[in-house]
Amino acid sequence: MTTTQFGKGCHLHLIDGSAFIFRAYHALPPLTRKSDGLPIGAVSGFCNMLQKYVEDNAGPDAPTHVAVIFDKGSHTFRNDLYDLYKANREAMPEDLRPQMPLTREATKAFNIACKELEGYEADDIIATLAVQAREAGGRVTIVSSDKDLMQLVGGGVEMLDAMKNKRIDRDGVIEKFGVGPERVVDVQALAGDSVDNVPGAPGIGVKTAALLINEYGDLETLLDRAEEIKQPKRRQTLIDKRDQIELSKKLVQLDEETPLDFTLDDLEVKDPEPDTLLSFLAEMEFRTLTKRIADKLGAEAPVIADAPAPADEPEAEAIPFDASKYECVRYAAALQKWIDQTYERGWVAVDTETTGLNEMIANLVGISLCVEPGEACYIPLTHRESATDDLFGSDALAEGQMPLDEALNLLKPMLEDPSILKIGQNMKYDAKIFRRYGVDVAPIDDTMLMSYAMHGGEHGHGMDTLSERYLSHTPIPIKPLLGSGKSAITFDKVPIDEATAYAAEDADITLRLWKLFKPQLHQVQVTTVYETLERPLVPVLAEMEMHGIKVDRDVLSRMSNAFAQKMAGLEAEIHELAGENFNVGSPAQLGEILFEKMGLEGGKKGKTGKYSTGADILEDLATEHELPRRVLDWRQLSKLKSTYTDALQTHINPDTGRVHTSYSITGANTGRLASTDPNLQNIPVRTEEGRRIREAFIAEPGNVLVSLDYSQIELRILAHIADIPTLKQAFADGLDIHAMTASEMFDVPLDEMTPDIRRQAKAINFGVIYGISGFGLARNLRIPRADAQGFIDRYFERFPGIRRYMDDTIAFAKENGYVQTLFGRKIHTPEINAKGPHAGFSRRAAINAPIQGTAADVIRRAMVRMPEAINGLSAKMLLQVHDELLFEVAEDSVEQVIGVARDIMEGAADPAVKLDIKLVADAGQGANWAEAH
DNA sequence: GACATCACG
DNA sequence: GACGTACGTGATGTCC
Repeated sequence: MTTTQFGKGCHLHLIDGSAFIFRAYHALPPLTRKSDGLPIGAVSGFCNMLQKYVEDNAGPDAPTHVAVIFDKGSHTFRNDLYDLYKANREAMPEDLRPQMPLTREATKAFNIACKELEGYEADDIIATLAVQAREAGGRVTIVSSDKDLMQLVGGGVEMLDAMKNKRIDRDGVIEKFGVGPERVVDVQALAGDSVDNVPGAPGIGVKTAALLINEYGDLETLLDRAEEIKQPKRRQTLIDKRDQIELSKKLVQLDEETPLDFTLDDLEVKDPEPDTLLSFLAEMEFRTLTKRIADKLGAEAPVIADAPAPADEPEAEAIPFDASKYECVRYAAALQKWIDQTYERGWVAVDTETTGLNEMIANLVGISLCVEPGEACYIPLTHRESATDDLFGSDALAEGQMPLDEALNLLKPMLEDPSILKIGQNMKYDAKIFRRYGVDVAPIDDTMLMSYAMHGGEHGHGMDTLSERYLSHTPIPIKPLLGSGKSAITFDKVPIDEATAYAAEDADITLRLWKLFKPQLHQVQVTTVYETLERPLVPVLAEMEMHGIKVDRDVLSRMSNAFAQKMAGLEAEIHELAGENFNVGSPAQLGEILFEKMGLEGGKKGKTGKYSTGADILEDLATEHELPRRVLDWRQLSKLKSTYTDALQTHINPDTGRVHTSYSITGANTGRLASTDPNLQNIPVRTEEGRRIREAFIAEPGNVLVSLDYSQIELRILAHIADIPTLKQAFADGLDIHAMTASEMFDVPLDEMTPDIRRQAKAINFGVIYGISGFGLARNLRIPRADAQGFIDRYFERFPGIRRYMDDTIAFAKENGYVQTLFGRKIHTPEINAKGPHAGFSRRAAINAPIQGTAADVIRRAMVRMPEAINGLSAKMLLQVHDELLFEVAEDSVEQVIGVARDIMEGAADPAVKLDIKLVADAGQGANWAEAH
């Protein structure tokens, strides 16, 4: 290798190592080394980023010299200047600390110069090297997006944001700070920095600072001529706080003369030594990366000791689907053979056929089993004489079936045997059916949940989808068997031979999917997610759903009648006001009346060319006209009546007298549950009239309903994930978080807070969780868009970590095609790289998913632990409403249950994730849900 | 069955 | 630089 003197034609890359580590740590779930549990998530991310950097910078513009620069020690000369410098920084997370030396080792393993200096920040070393290189006539690229480094840009020095692959030159700096690089420190001195706790001038942000600097030339001139400033408050601040501003400048000014014990020539680019690099990666047990880099280097990947055994190659093609091979089991001896086969293997795929989709009502018709691909059977149990054979609709049992009791007696020991794994597709359904026949199926695996853990966000997880996608096989459709509409029959009327082909195939498909998915779970690193957040929920939800909640039919019925009366009155008034009779429930007809007959403002909107008559539009019109208000009132009543007071009555189970919802584990992409038939997660609460519906949800005599809900869980999680010291502190102090935000943003002291300012801050807080946009906030707050954008800008100024979180999250999604929760749940974002308006949706969803998803994981963990915790307390968990759990509790156990449940909920993240904020659950109780909530 | 609307977190 | 836009759900009634 030739050694050249650093000079003209040379190109130095300076990588901000701490930024890499920080990003890697927060972008990845807490991975540990498999062999000994050493935390290595950040090291893993760091190595991936280094590798990506190397690959991205191999072209003609490749650097000649490169170094990764780290911070060393927590005390620097800046702390001597100002003891509060970076004082609001959180302590380094426990699981990150041991990874710090490993990142240095990693850098050296890549054969990249690794530099740090006690008592100096990485930024100072970078500054010194950049200046040296510039003076020697070379080019410099600083690989970082840290704005503190922007003062170095210019004269051959550029910055590169590695995540966004965006270069920042002089113009980029001007765009960010409103001034050139040479004046950046002046602007920073005035604006201050809440992240580093640089005080600056109170009330002056970047925008104002740039304005002032541009007007007066530089900071010193500005301060000398501060008396000339017109705005009295600003003038006084600059005069009073001169010392503080000058101190701030010293804090943000980088030291370009750090005493280095090496020269630029020592930083010459060197190729990695394959042995050194690969053995380091292998030692860390990074399987994928080791292999990838070995391929790149043309070397052999070292064997990683603990590597999982190579998965059996799935031979789906080798065994074609053949319905004619499925056995119809009609006798005990034949069934026993299948059970024996199950015991030989230790697992079996199981599927039930029933008379309907509602597990609380449907009856068992038959059971299918599968032990090997292609080897499946169907056990018909309660098929009736088929309709075509018996025109008179007899419901006599068809011939050639085992008695139900006999079959269940044979199967029950196997289905309950802890050594036999029962595999299903949506096992909650089958488990509930079996439970009603006295069989507790356990343990289980569920291919639907496996797919959800691995492919959440990519596609649905129904059997048809999975079979087509992963087995290239289209299952026998159920439609031709059952028919549709009025002539539809239930499965017990399907002829047994047809039923055998259909039902056995389902078990066959399930088993094949399981064989395919099981090893993949590990490869995709979602085994823990599947085993702690998905699978254990099945028995918990099954129990909740089967227990149901008591609903007072009379209360609902009376409300329905009252609503009907009021609606009739409103309808008459509406017709009167409109001057004609029309269907108030038809948005199309209402649009005609409002916008054509009455000639009101508000144009066409929908894709279908119809007038839009949503609540917000009518709300605006209601200030001028009576009719829209009446329609709004009518609609509210109509909604309450049709969706709740009427519909809920039909969901009261005649046997139990209770309402049994069904939770979909895979329904929501983020990890939330979805509730259907009926949806008990959207029972009204926001309006007084609606909330009264909750009075119909009651406890049995001697019991009360107890509700515990997480307080601000998503904002707390945001504060943790985005690492916002101010927000975390506010939660620690138990402050009103929206008022705190308002105070911080609008410079209003907490004791002068008005409800309106707080309301605006609250909307912004929620907006942030949803991936805020100026337009959306403007519409929500009904304020001009520019004002909303101003709020958002200000928010990002006050909480710069939020912006960083959003940028990092989107960058991660674009690179990986998914985002992750703190617990490792992957939410795929297949549209994230799409062009056009779709991209906006996708970006906001990506920003929201880790927050909403982490909250969903937290309550899932609480639910999984809850049954054991409240065991013996005569309490039942009934419902989950995203951040709330509702229990039915014996009166004398209430306080005890609240204590236990609260502990479980507040500690639900432990020990997997150490949150910087505490989780808080508020409790309520009462005779009905309205009182308990 | 698509669409609009509106209930919840 | 324009484009549309808050995130995640389910149930209902119209209308084709």
